[in-house]
Amino acid sequence: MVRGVRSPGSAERRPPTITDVAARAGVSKGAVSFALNGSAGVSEETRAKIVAAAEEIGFRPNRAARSLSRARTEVIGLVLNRPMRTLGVEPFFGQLSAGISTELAANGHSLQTFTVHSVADELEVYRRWWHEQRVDALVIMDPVPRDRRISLVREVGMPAVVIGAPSVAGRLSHVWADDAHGMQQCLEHLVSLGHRRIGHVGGTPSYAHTRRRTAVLTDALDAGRFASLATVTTDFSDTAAAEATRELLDLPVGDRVTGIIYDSDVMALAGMRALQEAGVSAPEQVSVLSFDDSLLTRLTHPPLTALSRDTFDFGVLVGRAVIATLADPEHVVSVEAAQPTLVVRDSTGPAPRRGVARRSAHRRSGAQETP
Amino acid sequence: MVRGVRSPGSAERRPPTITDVAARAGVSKGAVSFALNGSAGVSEETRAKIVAAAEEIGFRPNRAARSLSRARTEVIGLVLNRPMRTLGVEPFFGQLSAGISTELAANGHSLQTFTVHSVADELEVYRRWWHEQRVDALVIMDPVPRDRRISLVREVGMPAVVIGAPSVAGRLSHVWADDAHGMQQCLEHLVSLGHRRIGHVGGTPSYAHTRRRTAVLTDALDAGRFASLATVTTDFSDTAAAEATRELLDLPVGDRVTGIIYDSDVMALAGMRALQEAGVSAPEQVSVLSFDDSLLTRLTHPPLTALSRDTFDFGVLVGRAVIATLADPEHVVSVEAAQPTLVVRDSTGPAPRRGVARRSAHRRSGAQETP
DNA sequence: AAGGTCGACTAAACCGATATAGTGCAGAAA
DNA sequence: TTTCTGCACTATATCGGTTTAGTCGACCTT
Repeated sequence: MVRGVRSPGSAERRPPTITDVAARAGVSKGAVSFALNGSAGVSEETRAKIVAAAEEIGFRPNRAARSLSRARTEVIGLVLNRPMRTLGVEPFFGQLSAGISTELAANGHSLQTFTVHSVADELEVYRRWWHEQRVDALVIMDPVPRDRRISLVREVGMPAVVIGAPSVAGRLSHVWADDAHGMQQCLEHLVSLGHRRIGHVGGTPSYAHTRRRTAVLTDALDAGRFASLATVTTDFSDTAAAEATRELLDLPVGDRVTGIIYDSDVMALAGMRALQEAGVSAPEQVSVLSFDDSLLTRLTHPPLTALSRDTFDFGVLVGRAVIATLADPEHVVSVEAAQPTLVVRDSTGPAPRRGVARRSAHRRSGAQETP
Repeated sequence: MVRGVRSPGSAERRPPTITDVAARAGVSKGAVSFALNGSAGVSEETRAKIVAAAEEIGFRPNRAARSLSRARTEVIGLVLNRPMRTLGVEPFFGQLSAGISTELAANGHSLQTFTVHSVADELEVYRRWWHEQRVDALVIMDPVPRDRRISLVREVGMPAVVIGAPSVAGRLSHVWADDAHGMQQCLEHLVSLGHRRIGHVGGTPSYAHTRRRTAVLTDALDAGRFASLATVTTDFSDTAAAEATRELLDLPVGDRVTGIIYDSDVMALAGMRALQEAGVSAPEQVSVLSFDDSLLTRLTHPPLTALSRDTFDFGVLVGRAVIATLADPEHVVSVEAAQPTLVVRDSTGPAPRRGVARRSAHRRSGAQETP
């Protein structure tokens, strides 16, 4: 018996299919497909009719069906290989992936991310994704020389974009920032403030970009731009950075550094804390400089001088490179991001006249010295 | 002309399909499907033969094809609605999503995330994902009372898991942490140290968990557990937190707080910096407590006392709830996570004898007072 | 008027899986 | 011996799209 109440089951249980649209518009499935994809084969009149019908019932093509027949998923994969502990603290990654997926979304694609803790796992994920045809392309981060991931990708013919310099991209499309130039700026800043003994807390030594950064410093040292260099590499973790900082503070007096460059913001933060605990003040006794900028660098006291690059924008460039590579897999896209700029805040200042005495009580704030 | 060199095109161009496996094992497609999915219909002998053939050619079922015929994608969606600026700095989200996707991966599912900047966008993403059948289920964060997302999800009948208390989950499956209990601990800690005037820098006021936390404090105030409470709500941003901190410092002397509870670690960091800039030292003049623990709380000086919950594990619970909900959509799963524990570090200490003078020069470090 | 071309559309094949209906064949029951 | 039951397997329909091969009528040509 029909009642005067609204049907309780009025909710749309199953999303409408192309067949529903076809029925509603009184045409065939094929016509709907042509109309909605802008292909030839339907008159403008019926196209409008079909579009209207589709909108009325809220039709959206089923991804699986579309992927199956088109043999592309419009999904791009990105694997993050990071130690568990640091996970999610690196602002870099959040910004980057937001930038990538924003650009991809604008082109009807989406980003699939996955976190692993070893290279072997990462390779396995790549293989699985490829065999399952889960992604159309990959974004490869932190390349190393003779990277196994790059070999794999080339072997199976997967489209990919490498975040790294041309030299390590292995003839794959790539997007990179000129780390050398950035490091130059950091160095110039310290040198112009009179610093002659410089410390560098680097990242993972195998990473190509870590090597590039270090090379800039050693080259400048060789060229006599400053007196001494102490480089310590780490695994990008906070604990390693703190330990590295303590090592730098423990150097013999003659080599004691007056300025430290950290390869990431998290490491710079950890370093700042290690300095404070050792009773060393920044920038009075040691100047601190971060190679990455983010909210974090503004949350310390004093706020950190940092090399600022728009990571979100960088992600957008990566997304764009992916789209271009998919459009023409033969063409190797090479994009260099805008030069980073050094944002001078309060953690860097003039070099103190003498070396820093560890755990010293006497502050010599604002000491001036001509370079 | 055939040369004696290895074929350059030896790379596997297209992943093998079920048909390839069938051909290799000398059986039909159906038999392969049965064998590989553990269904009845093949003898153990042929099953072994088929499994061997599949492994030999490295067969993995095409996701799109499987999704289409099974009408499930084995993908779970999670939309993050955060302001651009904070993006990627909240360690909470990275840990959470890693936990979720780890648990999902163990069950053959994967997590798809997307970042938006408004509720409207978030709803639109949900609608699109559902209509495109891109995800099997959703994870909904930061519920508010009468949440539009929850209405939508129930309306179209999408399986979902809410991260939030039963009261706001709207009869959907949910995983929650007892914020009330955590806040109790924070409060007890401060009260036991002799603090009588307490400040609270809360998160987004519309969020249900923000309300719960605040309610605990007002209830305790009404019960006479301490003398005065100053609550400021924010949008979880660092700038809002800094501003809120300054407001608390500007209170008239009689109401001036001696302990501040921050609803997130990023806010606590921003607050610490605001205190330092105002010349207020922690914990001597003001004790600082963070409701979230992460690497960040250990990167400040002094390290922050914080309410520690294993966010990765929390994510695992969420993943498990999703799997359970998919297995039986009728059954509402309700999971309460383990109680958080208060990790006492150096940012909290005994309450000073008198109110804090703003920008005061005289430090009264280590002042003792009996509660 | 017969044949040819073109536009607009339909019918049907196809993508690669899963799931159901059907087919032999062996052994058990009548 | 005949019929029935069950097992192991094959053939085929199906998911919801895209795409190719046809179909049909209108208009053009000569």
